[in-house]
Amino acid sequence: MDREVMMDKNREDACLCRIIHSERVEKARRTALQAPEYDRLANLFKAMGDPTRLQILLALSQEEMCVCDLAAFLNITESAVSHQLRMLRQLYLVANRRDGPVLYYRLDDGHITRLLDIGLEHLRE
Amino acid sequence: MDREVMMDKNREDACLCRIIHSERVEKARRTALQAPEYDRLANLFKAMGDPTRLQILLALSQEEMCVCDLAAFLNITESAVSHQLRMLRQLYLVANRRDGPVLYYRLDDGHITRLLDIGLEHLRE
DNA sequence: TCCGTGTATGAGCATATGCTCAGATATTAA
DNA sequence: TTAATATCTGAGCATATGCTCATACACGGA
Repeated sequence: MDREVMMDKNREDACLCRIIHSERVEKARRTALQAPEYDRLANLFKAMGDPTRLQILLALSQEEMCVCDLAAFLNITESAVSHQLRMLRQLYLVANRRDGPVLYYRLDDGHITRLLDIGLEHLRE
Repeated sequence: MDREVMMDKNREDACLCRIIHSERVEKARRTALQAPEYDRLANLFKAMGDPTRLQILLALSQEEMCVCDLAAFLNITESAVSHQLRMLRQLYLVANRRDGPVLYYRLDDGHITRLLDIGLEHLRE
């Protein structure tokens, strides 16, 4: 067992817990992202972490659709769909185009499709 | 505007909302997954949709770490880390190996790293 | 300009989530 | 077996989330 128990002396706000491998903790800290990046990445995955939104995204990966079509497909109110679409739009998961009063939604870019594919691959491993 | 308003006659539990493109709704239904698959996929992305868990996953993408190292890195209690690790383990995002009393955690497979990479790529597009 | 259709938005409620605390379990050494 | 270390687990609390309802906005036709 190659452990080496020691308290963390390298930070002013020494944490309350034990550290076994301080070099690993240091390495993790060096390669860590900025806090806002974790938040933005979390928001992206969180947006994909809901069955309703996944149904929307997978439906849009086939073909662009409008709000009321999605509502019919999902069997929930158009309001609920609209709320979800706003979230997906703000996080750049979907985009839309207007044709008269109708807004057609589509996936924003190829990253989303790839994330969905890899996710499904992982489930079926 | 190529719309064709009609109520959905093809389902017994006719939904309350309008349908503009019934053929798109039908296509979405045909290509839809089973409900449990949406749930499992949602659980996967939901697990990645939290800053704390992302920090854990990105740290583990560098090197395997034990609970107390992760707690020191994250500056939260070992209990909180353990709770999160249990969730990540149950969803096959991480795996562990035991060396005496110490459990070393690592990413379960390459899918997770790919998801993280593509997610970061999307943010920086 | 007024109306109808399609969509967006804010408030509010029921449920889910992430953390901490207290205590239990597992492994090793004496 | 006893003690120490490392980790796990359940309960409970504060906050976040997803939905519905009511209402407002945007566009096109009469």
